[in-house]
Amino acid sequence: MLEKEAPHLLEKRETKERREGLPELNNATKGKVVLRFAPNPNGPLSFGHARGLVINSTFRAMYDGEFILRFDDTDTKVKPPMLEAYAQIQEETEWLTGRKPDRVIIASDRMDVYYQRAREMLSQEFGYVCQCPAEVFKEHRVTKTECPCRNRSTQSNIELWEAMLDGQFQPGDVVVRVKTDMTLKNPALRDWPALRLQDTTSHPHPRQNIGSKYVVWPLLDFQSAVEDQAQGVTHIIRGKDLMDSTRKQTLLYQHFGWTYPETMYWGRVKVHEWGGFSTSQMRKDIETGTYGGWDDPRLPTLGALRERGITSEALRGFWLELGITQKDISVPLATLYAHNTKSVDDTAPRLSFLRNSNVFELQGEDIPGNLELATHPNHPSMGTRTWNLETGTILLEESDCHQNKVRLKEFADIALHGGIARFQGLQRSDKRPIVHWLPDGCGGPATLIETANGVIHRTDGYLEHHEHPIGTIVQLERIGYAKILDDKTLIVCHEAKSEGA
RNA sequence: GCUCGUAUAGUGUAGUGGCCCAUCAUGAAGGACUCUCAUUCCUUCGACCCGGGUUCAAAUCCCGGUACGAGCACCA
Repeated sequence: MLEKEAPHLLEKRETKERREGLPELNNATKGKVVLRFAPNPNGPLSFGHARGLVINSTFRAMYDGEFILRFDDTDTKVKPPMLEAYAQIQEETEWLTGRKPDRVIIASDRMDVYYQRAREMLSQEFGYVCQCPAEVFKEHRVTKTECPCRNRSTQSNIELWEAMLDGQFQPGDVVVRVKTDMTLKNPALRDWPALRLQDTTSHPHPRQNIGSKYVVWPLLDFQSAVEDQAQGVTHIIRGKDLMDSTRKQTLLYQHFGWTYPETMYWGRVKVHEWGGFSTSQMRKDIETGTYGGWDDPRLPTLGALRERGITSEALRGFWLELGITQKDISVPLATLYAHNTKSVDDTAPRLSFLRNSNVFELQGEDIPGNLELATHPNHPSMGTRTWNLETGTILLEESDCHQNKVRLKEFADIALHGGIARFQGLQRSDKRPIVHWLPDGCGGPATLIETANGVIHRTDGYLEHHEHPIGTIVQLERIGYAKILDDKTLIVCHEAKSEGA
């Protein structure tokens, strides 16, 4: 009896173990999973985009599948694409996921595919050209009534379609709709628009070979649905704001006789310290000079985070930990910083940096000529740095100079009097505070950049000499992690905790 | 208004009827280690939205309420 139950209990016990990482995908076969992430290249990637990249690319790895990066650049007016973003997004994707996407698709290169499907839709009578003004159709949608255009003949639909392509209409005059059902419970799904006109003469597409070539453009729901089918996408994981997109697209798939991919959604994420940022708004603020550029450290772009020393590993850990719940959440940056500390501490060389340094003359007997310090306290293999004491003068941070007795870290006890630092022996003799310091001549002027509450602060100071290459993330002792931007500038990785937040 | 979705510690997250007086992380507080206010380690704090129902048994299923979010664009 007990033996009978034992295996059962054991099995159950295992399922209760805390799940590590992402959950399983429904209907997924190893080697046959195709995922995609489809940003609009109207600017470089931001923090939020990282979620789509991390989640989708991690599933790709889990199932040994394929990952597609797709540029949904089908709006030239409301969210005009930015030419430089195409290359930048690809580069950032590779940085973040550690791998090139298996395929890169640009929607504006695929217009013939969308046109072909639109034509099929019209000739197979599950789409129609609608000439109702937006306001009028809205009325139909609300009252669940069909608009007169809905019963147009196939012949007439095709003719109007040709006229659209031919430029015989103005944007706003005409649109191609998917025939669903005007009595559908969900108003969002009622005869939704699939393609519309754009004035690409006054708003040309920034890609040279596209420019003003097309006036008829697919809308997201149509373009995305058709492209997912064309690429054989098996699983779509995206924000839950696109849940109705799934429903719209499923209706389209039914018309075409296709099977819609498996879908999963994540909720909205807000970061306490950032509020709402939109790519369009950032673009404006950069143009007006509010921000210095896309990698301005105050901005939540991937470029900015990377620039100030947030590693791709930390970003991955952060998003994987949030997973794919549909809950709307608000997270503090401290969570991201905790991941970053983990990813960075083990390899960050230690350096001394003095903000507002004061000079003291070091006096006393038996003072050694130089000093050897570990580059990293836990890793002797990272080598040592040597400080020469022969100038006889040392520097301390101003804020550490108000005490009479301090211990110079890794060196000696001293007593401070006026401009004199009296050497009191190498041994630590009491519990006096330990401060970081530098011998004069062992460093040079440098600036530390830090952002706090949306303001950039620059602190001039005295930085220990080093030979770490630009881009190295170091730890400034007693200050925090910082990234080397050039030979005289560093930027703080994790902004200080803001009080009262 | 209509439609859809979500509700577990301060913040995130695990948990799909008994292993749960609930997991892990982060945070806060305390401590150990350390010649950094770093790292590492230990301890403590702290939660199943509310009300009904089903059941021997509910965080887990059902109904209602409440709260929050999203969609209803010729944006993505």
